[in-house]
Amino acid sequence: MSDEFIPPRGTLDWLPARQAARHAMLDAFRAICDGSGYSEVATPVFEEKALFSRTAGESSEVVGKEMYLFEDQGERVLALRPEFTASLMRLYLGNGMSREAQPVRVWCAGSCYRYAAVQRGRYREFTQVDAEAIGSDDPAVDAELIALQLRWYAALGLEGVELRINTIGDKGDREPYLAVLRAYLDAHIDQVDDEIRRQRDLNPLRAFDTKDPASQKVMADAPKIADHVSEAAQEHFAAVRSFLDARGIDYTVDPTLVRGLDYYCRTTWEVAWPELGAQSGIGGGGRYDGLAESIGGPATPGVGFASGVERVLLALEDQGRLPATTGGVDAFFAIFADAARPELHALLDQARDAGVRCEADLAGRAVKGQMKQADRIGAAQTVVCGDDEWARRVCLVRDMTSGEQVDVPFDGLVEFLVNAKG
RNA sequence: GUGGGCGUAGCUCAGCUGGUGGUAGCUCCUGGUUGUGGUCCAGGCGGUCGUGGGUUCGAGUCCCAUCGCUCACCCCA
Repeated sequence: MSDEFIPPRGTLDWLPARQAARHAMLDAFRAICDGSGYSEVATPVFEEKALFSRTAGESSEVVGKEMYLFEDQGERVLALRPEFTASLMRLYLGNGMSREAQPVRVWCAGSCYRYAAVQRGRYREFTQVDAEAIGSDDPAVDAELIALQLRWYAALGLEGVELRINTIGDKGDREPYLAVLRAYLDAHIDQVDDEIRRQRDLNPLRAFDTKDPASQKVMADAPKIADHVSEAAQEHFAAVRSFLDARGIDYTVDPTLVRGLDYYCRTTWEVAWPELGAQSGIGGGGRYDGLAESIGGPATPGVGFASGVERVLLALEDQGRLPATTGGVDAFFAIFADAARPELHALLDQARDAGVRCEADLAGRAVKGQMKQADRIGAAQTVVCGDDEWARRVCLVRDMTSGEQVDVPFDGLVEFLVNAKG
């Protein structure tokens, strides 16, 4: 309570139960990616600030005010990564991966950092899983990634997730559309709230996300970007949908779905679990065909998604579907003869080497307390050694289910425990 | 960054219009069973009432500030 140090705001300690659940979630993601031809990579937790500001765009909140920035002793301006996509594109471009068979499909998982107001499901240090396919503009790749993301949720047992998709066209479609949208906003400027007026110049697309009822009414009739995209982009979107339809994936086409990072184009999507409240978005992604050029690379198509592990974990907890922790031990050593402890702890390690999961009392418990502890941790066998057994160089091994007890000599103990384990 | 709610034992929580911190539940430890778990019974450990000020004869209770959690705005994973 009044401890001197507490974790920094927006960070989490991971206690055994939740850490085990998180680990199981990442294992599931790894298995699904492996099975789909995605290879794991890792990138630094910090990068040059410009990598993020150039790709995500200065107008995005993430870059504008949420990045953790610092300068190192070499006066380099660095940022803790707010997301993975830019780093993965940098990795692709900087390691000659454009010469490999395309598309290059990678995934990673790790901590990201954003300085935002802390809320349930929104932390300043949070964990993302991310998968990207770089080097193909095939709509089948967009659909493959959406399917991959949904397969993860399904594997975790998460129910009730909702997929929304949209197309926001190509870069060339953006400015003409934004001009149309601004003209519409200007025509209704007295009916929308201040926030929309403030965003009018820099990020007018955000107007679609408004929660203000009057503004929502106005935006319902606003020109939608999907109606102002190139024919090629429309065809691409139709193809993506056909790949989703053939898989039987449920989705809603949401013409107002706009994502917050500037590099997106064409397909965008979001997956939500609505009961999570304000932070209901558990993952999202999209295509980013212009991203490579923004960091000095050749034109390279790409598509990918990220999903927030903490949010998915919260959803699983709410649904009572936390991955079970692998508890239980095979044997507990209850040693009442102090003189026997060194030799028996050595035997205990030999048993561990043989694959028997075991522990001994380390709290100075009395006999009853040690038995209770053996029961509490779910030990299948309890190895008892008191003065009598020590003198005879045997242990009394108690089967905790049947209650049967047998003497086992020290030199046969490991073998006995291995056999008892089955 | 802006509002609302909440901070009492390791956990879950009582505590009324200010008047001695709870035989509270769970957990933990010990004993009943001189060396044997799960059930039961008994006992025990455990609190600067988030923190710092203020009002008052007296503050867990009222006021201010601060930190944390939480809900919403915002943003997004």
